[in-house]
Amino acid sequence: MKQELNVSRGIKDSLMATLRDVAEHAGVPILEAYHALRGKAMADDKNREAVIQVAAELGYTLNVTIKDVAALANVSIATVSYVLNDSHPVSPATKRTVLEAVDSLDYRPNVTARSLQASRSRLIGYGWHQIKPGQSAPLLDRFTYWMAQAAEASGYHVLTFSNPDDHPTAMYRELIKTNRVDGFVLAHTNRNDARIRYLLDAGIPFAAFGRANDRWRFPYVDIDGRIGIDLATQHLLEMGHSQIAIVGWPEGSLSGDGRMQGYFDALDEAGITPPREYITRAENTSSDAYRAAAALMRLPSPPTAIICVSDLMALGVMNYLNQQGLKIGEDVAVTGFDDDPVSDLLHPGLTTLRQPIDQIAAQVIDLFLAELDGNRPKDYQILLAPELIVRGSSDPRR
Amino acid sequence: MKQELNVSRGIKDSLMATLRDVAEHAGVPILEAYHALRGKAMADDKNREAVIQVAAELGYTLNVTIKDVAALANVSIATVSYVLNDSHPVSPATKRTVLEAVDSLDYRPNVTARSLQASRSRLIGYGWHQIKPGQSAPLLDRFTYWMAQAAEASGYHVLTFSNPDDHPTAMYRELIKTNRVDGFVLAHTNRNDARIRYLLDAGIPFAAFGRANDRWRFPYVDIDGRIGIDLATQHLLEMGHSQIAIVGWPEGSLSGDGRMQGYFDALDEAGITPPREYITRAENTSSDAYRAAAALMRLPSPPTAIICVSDLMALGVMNYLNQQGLKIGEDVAVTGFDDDPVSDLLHPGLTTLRQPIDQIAAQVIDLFLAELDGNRPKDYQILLAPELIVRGSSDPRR
DNA sequence: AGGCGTTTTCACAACGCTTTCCAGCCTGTT
DNA sequence: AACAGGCTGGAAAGCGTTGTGAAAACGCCT
Repeated sequence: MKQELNVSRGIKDSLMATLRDVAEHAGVPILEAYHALRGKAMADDKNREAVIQVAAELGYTLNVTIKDVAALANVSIATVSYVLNDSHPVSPATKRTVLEAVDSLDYRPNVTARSLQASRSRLIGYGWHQIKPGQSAPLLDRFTYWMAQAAEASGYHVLTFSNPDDHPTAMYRELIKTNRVDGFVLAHTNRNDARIRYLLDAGIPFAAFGRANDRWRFPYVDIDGRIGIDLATQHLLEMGHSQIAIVGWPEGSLSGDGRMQGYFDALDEAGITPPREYITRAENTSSDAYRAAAALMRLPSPPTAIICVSDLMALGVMNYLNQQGLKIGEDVAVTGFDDDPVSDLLHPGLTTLRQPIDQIAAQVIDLFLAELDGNRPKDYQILLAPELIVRGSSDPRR
Repeated sequence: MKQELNVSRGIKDSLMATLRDVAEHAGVPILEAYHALRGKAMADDKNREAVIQVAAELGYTLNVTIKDVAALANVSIATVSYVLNDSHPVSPATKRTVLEAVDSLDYRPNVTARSLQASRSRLIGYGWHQIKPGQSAPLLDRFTYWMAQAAEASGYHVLTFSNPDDHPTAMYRELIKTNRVDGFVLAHTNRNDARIRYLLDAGIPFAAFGRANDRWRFPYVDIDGRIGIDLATQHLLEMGHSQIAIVGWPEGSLSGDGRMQGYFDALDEAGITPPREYITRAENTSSDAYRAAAALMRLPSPPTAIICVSDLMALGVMNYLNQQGLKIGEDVAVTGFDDDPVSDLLHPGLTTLRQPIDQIAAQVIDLFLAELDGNRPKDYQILLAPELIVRGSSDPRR
């Protein structure tokens, strides 16, 4: 079968079918069609154009290459490349001819070939952090979406991979060594993040959504939790509360400590010193926060407002208050952090701090691309302020 | 500066630094080091090995290529390729030598070069569907995570891109034409999905999570909503309910109609004919479902159980019941669909149907890879049964 | 030692692009 | 008329693989 065409060696089957079709329509031998489409030397150059036209009309994209464009425009492939990349002066006339050929063939450069030649894949790796079934991380999920969008604006794409908690750097190593990606975006970082240590050591370009320890200098964008909780606390003060408690995270996490600080700052500013019992800490789960709320409300002088450092915890607190028959927003105010989508669906809605996740993603990508080019801007560690979203849980009028 | 090395043309700056370092440590001229590392002809072959060793010890990965491996193992690059791909017989002795060289250099093939040669990128495109700020789609987000994981098991990776609602096929076209991806995985399909029409027309390989209309034959995995709601209804019957209402979606959507059918099937089986007023329809939002619940509960003979075809709607229904001071799970039972992460955090927890999203993702990837290879299995349209998760909203004992 | 069939290995083209270097060509100047 | 110098375009090398066709090595028999 294949022997009917002595160039068939190396030609893929799908191509053969196409070829047969085009050759028939153009009224030339298959071999002629192949040569025409592939830009090889031909007896009659008129046939070439005819074949190419026919193929285009039939909608056979057939892996149009730079060669085909060159042949149709009657220039060398170098010239086509010059025009496409604006990398070398080309006369206006030639440029027009080339552009027309590109257009009529609907040519698109093969990114793989480009990558090989440039040793740049224009791919950014992003490792999903492991999530237990039943859990979710809506914020990070939205982050990846916006990141993809921002990357595309600069001609990059995001390659996602799953990143096991054990051996957290393996995939990063592999993706770089095989030239799959040009670098990485990290999220969900921690103070002594093994990935950051590795990337820093190996000199691999990356940017992060989130901070680590102060010794490591790398580009990141993060939310200023201090300002966030400060805003929430001020808001509660303005609503007339003076007995304000907080449910924070265990001491030692960067963002956790920052958020707590905002609480102290705001109260300090208002000249209030909260009783020691109002300052509670719990793991970042709904049920732990539930227990923290129970402890708070059993105090001789219970708070009239409870600040939580995450929406998840606020949910636990609200569950407890509901259970006790207390009216959220009237008897006790509650605030969260993150603007989890569910915050707006609850009843009453949860007052919270919205992370401008689209901006965060865009800035992380910007930082990453700068890093890739080797020119780190002066401000490569960015803190963004969250936005206070007031809902019924702290303001009964809403 | 650069002139100190007359091969410097075309050598990247970062490489130069490395080179200088290695040459110094190995005690050879820079040019010598370069030739050694790049596998070019050299005066003294002993130097070559020494240089390579030194470079490896210093941790300079320096883009180790198949050439370097060949040089170290003293075989041709073809032989190395044979060993690595097991694509051609190689004597055990040579194989060992090659493998040792690969090991000592910690060589990994360049995927870009492989892609170019094979015209296969081993990348699967996945378009994020546009999401309005404040909304979320936790199920699809989890889907992408599991999909990435499944793809990796077969040596593929997932490239995510943002897919605007206007001109929904543009990015698909672009990614295929530029050879970025080998095909696509779709999710969030609809009956007359423009993307599916395009991909089918263009003959581009893909597999979907979700169905379209019956005329189109393409590989997909979907949840059997009929069985799901059937299960939920049976569960409510077992709990002693006989006045069971449903809040469905507007007529016309494939999955919506299927889910409704499960309700009728189960009641039919039990010999119950629900009153016409118990069958309500609303858009898939919390607030629309809230109104539907209000209408139901104002009936002369209100239901004692309300089935919702999504968790989002169940949340709206629960909000209404809460508001009215009705005890969820005791006065009125509620069920949802999807097992949104929040279902387990509510109070009481929401009885719902869990989509085995990890399995769905794995099967979609399997279907896609089969499609790529051109061998579609007999069962290329798969319906998976969801799992009933019983919580307090339908069973007060929980 | 020569011949022959069977492994095993190698040189080289090809994949599609970018980029360097160089050769014409055209002006304008001497 | 000769020639310097600026423009424009082309030939070819190279990016790191894989696969083909052919040569080399090997073993066995006469």
